[in-house]
Amino acid sequence: MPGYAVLATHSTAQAAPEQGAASAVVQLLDEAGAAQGPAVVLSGDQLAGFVRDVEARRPRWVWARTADWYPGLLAAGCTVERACDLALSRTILRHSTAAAETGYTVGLRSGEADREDADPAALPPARIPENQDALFSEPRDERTSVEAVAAEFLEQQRAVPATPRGRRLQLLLAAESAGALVAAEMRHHGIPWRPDVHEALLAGALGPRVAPGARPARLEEVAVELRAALRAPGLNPDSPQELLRALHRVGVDAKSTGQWELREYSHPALEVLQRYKKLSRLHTANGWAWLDAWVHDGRFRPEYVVGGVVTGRWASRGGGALQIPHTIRDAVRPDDGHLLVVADAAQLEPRILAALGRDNGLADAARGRDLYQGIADQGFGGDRSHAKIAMLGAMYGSTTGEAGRLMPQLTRTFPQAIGVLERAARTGEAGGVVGTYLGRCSPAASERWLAGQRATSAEEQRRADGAARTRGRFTRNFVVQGTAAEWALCWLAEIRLRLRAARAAGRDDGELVFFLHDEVMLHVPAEAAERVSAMVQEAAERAAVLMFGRIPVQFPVGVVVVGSYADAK
DNA sequence: ACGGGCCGCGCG
DNA sequence: AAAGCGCGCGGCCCGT
Repeated sequence: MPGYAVLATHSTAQAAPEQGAASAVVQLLDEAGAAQGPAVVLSGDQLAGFVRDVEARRPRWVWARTADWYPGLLAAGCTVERACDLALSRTILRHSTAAAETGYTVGLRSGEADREDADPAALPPARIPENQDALFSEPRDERTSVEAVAAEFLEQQRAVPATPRGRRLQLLLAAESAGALVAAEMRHHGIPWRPDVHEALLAGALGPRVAPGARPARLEEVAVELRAALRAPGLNPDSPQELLRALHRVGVDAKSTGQWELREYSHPALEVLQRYKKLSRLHTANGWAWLDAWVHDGRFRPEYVVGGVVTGRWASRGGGALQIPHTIRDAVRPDDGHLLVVADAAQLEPRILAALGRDNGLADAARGRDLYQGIADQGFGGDRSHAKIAMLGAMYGSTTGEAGRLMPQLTRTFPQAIGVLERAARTGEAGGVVGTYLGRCSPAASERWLAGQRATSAEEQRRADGAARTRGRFTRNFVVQGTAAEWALCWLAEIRLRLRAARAAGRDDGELVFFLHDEVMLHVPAEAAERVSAMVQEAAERAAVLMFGRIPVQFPVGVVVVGSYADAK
């Protein structure tokens, strides 16, 4: 019974099956990390079949990058239950203060390792190719051999101490790797997208389709209207500079053409400009060109970048997957006989803050579905909008305006929770590192930043103080955003486990197809929708217990079953 | 002609 | 109501 199955491109101990052929090597390890038999050398077309056979024994797969191996396996119809992504784990461990005493991070954490020009010899297996094609054409670098991958895995295991902090870090590593599997699977399945609905929507707003580079009829009409309203016949409305000059000429003395600033001014042209910008945005960001580039065979398959944000949130590459505007969400439609289950965590970050601060008052406020009303009832005389401004301002580090004025009131009402934020801010301002609940750490202050803090002149001091406050706002937000991202990873992993369990029991409960920070979408057979809705709720409860144990903070999830993503909110 | 930086706006 | 956090992307702008 193998504990682990290590997958790599080659072995330093064995020759490839034939020169130049795509190949892979699998080495089974027992629970203690000892090799079980010799490594198995496979040609590319043997790989998926072999993985499927080994998967029946439920090992934990260990590979350099999930994104290098799993898409190919999925394409061959093969899924795995559990895997360890060494690159993602390495990034977390390298910055972790919990792993700092164990040796794994020695010589890696003092800012050196983060620089591109750092000595590569000082790093663990580096230069892992971006994708499988590159892998097979790479020279057989011994740092990507199955022996090296196994060695790094064991080294990473040893880097996690057997302490409460270490166990949380272990959970983070597991959740991050599970996330990598989910990301590959979501891309494989794709978001169901109806090009006909999208095109109808574009035609309705912009007019008939035009060639790339041309301005659609409706957009050109608004441009003509705008030029008239600004009395600027030659105006290119896409040029912020020309626009600003034209605005100045009609008495709008704004410093930029951003909508938040123009809101302060009153002029008949501003409404026209607003309409132009909305239409232009639709055309350039999510118009016909976008549809051609990103939607194929009725699916939008964005690439998710797990851990792409320092806080642990995902990023995406291609198609702006995490910015699908509400205006085009109607094009997201389930296949025949299917429905979309869309779930989002209600006011996740303040609830996370309540958990971080073990703040019973805030936990009480979070009891109901509407946390901000709860806060309002406890400390703001029932004024929900004040409560929301104050809480968001506290988490983002707002000091001015209404949010600033409301802060003392918030601090008096929830001293434990606000204390967490203030401590994180002070640490960041002083150049220190903060960590999430599970132990993802913020980046260390750069040499450049530290040098800036050693100010001499008054002007330099002013800039240094500004830089310190900026960093403080980042670390303040990091603990909340990062811990929320951890909760979301656990939620995803729990959902995935339940979908696999259903499948193993002979049920089709559908697939995860989209994830957006605190929101998930599943594409499910219609008859499964109610069952899956309940499952997603249960997974959320389980995620909270997994992370925080039994605490009095609730993490309610809003779930809707819809026939169009536009109906989800 | 190319590309890095900035602006502006979409999402949470 | 305020403009405080984290991103990606398309277009413009300007240096090379």
